[in-house]
Amino acid sequence: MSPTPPPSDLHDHLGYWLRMVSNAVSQDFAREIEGQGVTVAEWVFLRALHDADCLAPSLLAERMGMTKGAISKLADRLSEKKLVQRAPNPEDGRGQMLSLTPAGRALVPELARIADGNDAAFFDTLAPAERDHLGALLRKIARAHELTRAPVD
Amino acid sequence: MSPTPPPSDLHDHLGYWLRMVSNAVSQDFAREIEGQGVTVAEWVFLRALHDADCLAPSLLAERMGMTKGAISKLADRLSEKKLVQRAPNPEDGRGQMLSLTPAGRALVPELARIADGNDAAFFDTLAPAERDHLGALLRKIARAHELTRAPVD
DNA sequence: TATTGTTATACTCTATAACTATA
DNA sequence: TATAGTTATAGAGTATAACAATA
Repeated sequence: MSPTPPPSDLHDHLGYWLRMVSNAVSQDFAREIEGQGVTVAEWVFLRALHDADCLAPSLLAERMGMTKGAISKLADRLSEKKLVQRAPNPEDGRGQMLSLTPAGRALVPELARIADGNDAAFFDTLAPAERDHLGALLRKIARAHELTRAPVD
Repeated sequence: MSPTPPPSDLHDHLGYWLRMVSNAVSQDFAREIEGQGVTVAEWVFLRALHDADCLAPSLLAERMGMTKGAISKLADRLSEKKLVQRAPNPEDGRGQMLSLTPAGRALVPELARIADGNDAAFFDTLAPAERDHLGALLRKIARAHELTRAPVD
């Protein structure tokens, strides 16, 4: 009888390298914005609110690919930090409208600058054409699998 | 006075696309191996032991980029599942030697097959040359930043 | 009855540090 | 004392589901 073939090498998987690089980028970024008192999930939350002006928690949950329970907890934390405020929805007594406080609005460009710097520092080892190619490949995969959620972790 | 420029778009960051695709790959994989009763961290743990035959927890912690406390908890869970066994290190009364049980050894190729299938399903939207290029770009970044830890989350 | 948002519970991973036993 | 491993604690994320108020 033939012996069991050895399992494939971890390093053969594109998913392995993707995760290794992605985790390193995210962890570096998380460490940097920690100095601003926010987590990556909170940054995505603030960034989404910045674009939308005001947003119902349920819509935000959908955009961030999180449950409404998770959004509720995030909103609690960001309210305590005075970066986000809740207002009742005048058209629906059950609903809310989330928006940035002035402090929250002021913080977003600061965090965006950190994100820019982090991205540049990490990918400057690639030539511009290589960076473009990497982006195109990743977007092609995202499109093929209909990935739309803003990644949080 | 000039108005504050709008913060850069999230989608401009390579790190954003990297995280989106990487999270999707990992979450799909996590869901699949859940059926085998293990998490991604446990899979990496089992895979490392499979290569090494037997390994001290401290070495495993270093390879996986986890603390010894985290390794200890993982080893607890995998022992309960009868996939890993602890043995005293005869040369050092403080140390241990971790190894796979027969059940653990039998499970690794099964998980490796799932990993293969997951990787293939996710990246088959790319042409072979594109897959090679993506891998080369990711390894180039990993090399430049001296990333060596097997990513776990 | 269905929906919005809150809350409770539980599990995984992470980080720090106190602790035990051995070297 | 230093090191190997365990344990406790705490925080962040994820998921499910029970719950209150409103539609």
